[in-house]
Amino acid sequence: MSGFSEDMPFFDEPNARPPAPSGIAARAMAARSGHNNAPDYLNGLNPEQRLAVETTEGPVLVLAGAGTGKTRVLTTRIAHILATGKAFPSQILAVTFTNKAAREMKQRIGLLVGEKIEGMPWLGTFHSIGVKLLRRHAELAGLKSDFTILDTDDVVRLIKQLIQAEGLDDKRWPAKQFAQMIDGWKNKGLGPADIPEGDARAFANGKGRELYKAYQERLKTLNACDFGDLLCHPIRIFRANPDVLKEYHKRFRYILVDEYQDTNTAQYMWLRLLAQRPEGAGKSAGAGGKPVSPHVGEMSGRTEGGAQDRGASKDHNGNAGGTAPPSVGSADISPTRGEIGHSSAETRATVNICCVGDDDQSIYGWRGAEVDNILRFDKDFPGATIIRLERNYRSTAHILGTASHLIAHNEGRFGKTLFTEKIAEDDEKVHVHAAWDSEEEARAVGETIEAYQRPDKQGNRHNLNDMAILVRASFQMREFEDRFVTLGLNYRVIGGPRFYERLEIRDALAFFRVVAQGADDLAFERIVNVPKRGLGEATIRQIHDTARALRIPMLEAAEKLAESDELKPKPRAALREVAANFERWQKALETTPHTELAETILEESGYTDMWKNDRSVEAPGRLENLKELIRSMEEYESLRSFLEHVALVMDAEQNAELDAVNIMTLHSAKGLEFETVFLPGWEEGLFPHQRALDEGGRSGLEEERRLAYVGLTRAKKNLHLWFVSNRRIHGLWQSTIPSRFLEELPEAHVDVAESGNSYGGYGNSYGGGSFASGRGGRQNPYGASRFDNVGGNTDGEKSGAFSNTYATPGWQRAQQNRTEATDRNWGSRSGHQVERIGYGETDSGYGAGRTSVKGRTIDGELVAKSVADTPSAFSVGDRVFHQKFGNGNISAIDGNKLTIDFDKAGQKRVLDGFVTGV
DNA sequence: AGACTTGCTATTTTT
DNA sequence: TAGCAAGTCT
Repeated sequence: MSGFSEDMPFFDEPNARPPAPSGIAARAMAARSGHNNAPDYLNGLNPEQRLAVETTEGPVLVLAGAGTGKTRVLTTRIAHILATGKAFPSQILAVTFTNKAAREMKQRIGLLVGEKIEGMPWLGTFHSIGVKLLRRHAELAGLKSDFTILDTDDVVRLIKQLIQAEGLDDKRWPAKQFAQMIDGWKNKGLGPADIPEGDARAFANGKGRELYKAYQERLKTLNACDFGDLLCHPIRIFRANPDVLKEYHKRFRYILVDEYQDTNTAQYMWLRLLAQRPEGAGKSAGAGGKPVSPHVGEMSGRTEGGAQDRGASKDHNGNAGGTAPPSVGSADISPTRGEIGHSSAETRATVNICCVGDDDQSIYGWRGAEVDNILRFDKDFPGATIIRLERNYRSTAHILGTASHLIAHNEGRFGKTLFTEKIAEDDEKVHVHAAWDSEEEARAVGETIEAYQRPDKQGNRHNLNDMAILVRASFQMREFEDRFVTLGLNYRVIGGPRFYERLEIRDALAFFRVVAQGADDLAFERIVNVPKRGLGEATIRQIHDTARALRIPMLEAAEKLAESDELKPKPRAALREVAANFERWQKALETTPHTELAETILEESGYTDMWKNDRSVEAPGRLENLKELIRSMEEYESLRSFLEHVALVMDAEQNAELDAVNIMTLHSAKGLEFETVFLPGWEEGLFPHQRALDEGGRSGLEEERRLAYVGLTRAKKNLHLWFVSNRRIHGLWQSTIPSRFLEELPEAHVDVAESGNSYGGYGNSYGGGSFASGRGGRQNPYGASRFDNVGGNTDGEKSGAFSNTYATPGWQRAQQNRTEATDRNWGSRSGHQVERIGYGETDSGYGAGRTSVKGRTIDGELVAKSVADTPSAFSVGDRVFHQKFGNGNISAIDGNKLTIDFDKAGQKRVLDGFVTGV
């Protein structure tokens, strides 16, 4: 998808009046003025949807529940803006999270508006729009406009080099971990100067900050940036160059944001900069806080770019930039809650921003998404119109009722009540099944699928394509795959390793990258010795050192070395060849069509031969992938544009031709829908996942619950949940207890089945006891009381007689199991127990602040909803005691998460509730 | 350079 | 338990 044309004049008509309505626009207007009829594209919208489409002015938040026609609203709204002549396509900024969503929107707008309208140049992911901005203004971030975008792999390798260069032990300080830390900082819009002291100290013996700085400098010399920079650089550019920002203010008349609940802080800041117009001259400052809009004087010359200049300026003489500390102070760049409010007048007048999202489907908190962004919308944009889409077009009343009842257990939410008008008597309730272990679970699901596949009484049968198995963690997939293979049942796994992550693809891309951008050292290093040319570590080190010493790219250094006598004849000859190759290819870049060139490169480098001579099983597949890669290049105009899209866009298409069951994680199921959905693994520890609980406490639990909600709402007609009594975790069998979420389902819509139809066939082999663990008759501590109406629930169902429905023997045994397992479940089993704190140890009586409820601990009580709210009572340097790890010193604090260097146990991250001061 | 051994870890994933 | 990555030995 080469989507938007880069060639379009930038500010094609910055101040132009929107186009005179023509084509469908004219029809639309005629229709409206002439008779009171709505134009075609508004037909079929319900009143709320229509309101969301037609309220084009001012800030609008559309709370779109699952299956309520969110994408339709978004696309129709754009069509409406275009059709009524309110803006050119190029004056609309529309951001999504994934390329898939962007592609889909483009296509649907195309359908609504007709082919004639040019593609929207500013519709895309945050990152792809970020690249576009950055390419235009690269020099303001200290880059050249042909900068390279590094992926995670490159980043990790680069950081590893830096760690080693610092003389640090790269085992004790894993590059991967640091890469994640940097990513986290960038998600918050924090530059090296802005990161909290604790964070900076937590890594590499306190060298975290320097390392981050060194990393940014290195990126600059490489003329490269990482994914986070695609957001952060534009933010800094906007802040430091009000004139640039102003041009975009002029340009973007309408801003639309999809999946607003998934925005992270950096994305939020980016949006705020673009959305907030300082027209109330000087009045842009927030109530009692720093303005979010750019403020010239304070920032001039001291941006992140400036900081990097200084770093790089040592190269030239160290006189530029002065010695002032880098100044993207956290106050400048990171909003805190207090400062967000700002005088409403100017905002209301100018910002036509429409954010669409669903707080109940926020499931990416772990990668920096801030639900608060959506919850706070009306404070950020005073006078905002909030529109709720609650009419669901997807699921049956039972499914909807179940999902709504579950999600009502969450606190921090707007609260929506989904409803449907499709109520059919013969709709099935939501099924809950128990199985002995994961193997039986897979077997039973397989049988259920086969049953659906067979024609029923009316002769209807279900396609495999309409069924999906949604798991919490990918290890669960394997059991299903194994089972389906033996059954001969087609399946496809969605997600998983991507095309461009494959070894051969990455190698090939590295060749191309060096050709396109000679300064790409990471790519160069990857392939200098591919195929093997006898350039060992020593030679590469030498190239590297030479490059660093002379401050030139490694490719150039290699050329120089090849001409000098510093190398032994063999490596020298090899290097000379490599250098000659690249020189030739770079020349050919201007003259040869890029697909042809790509083939030549792979041929001449010996890369294809390498795989042809390789007799491993994978080799033919790899060659095939290389061909596929070349084929996919045809869609792009140049090698450069191809490489850019590879970095941001590439995703492998699945063949939809085949009728196959879909297997994927709950996360990757967001946005999809299926006739029939299977949700296996509803057990404590797995779902909600133990780690989410340990690390996220209460808010972690709520996110897990939202994940459950997402899972439930994927189903249109049939929904089957499963839990097992025994699951193998890390090779050990563990007995498990049903997920607390199962208890949170409304009795009225749920049907608890005894172990499925498979049970008869296999039951005996488990020895009648099945999941009972012994003594019967123990009181179930979770009575019906927990099912009392929680918050506003849906169809007004009452949950009184819940225990009746759940009173099957299997359920009771499982319940009983649950209590017994409390003291010996996950985590407390394995001997070493890394950081699995919380469950399992709960009854042993320590752990300040935990609240025990009916024999079980709810960790959540000790963790604040959002980390920033409750600063820890401890401070860095405090000496503390932990029951399991012993004594140690606090080296960093992040909210209530402490990083502690234990005397014996090494460095651990623990919640502050688990330690006591010494 | 390639085979073998050891050690570690073990959610979710986009860009 | 298993799968991978890095280290060691030949």
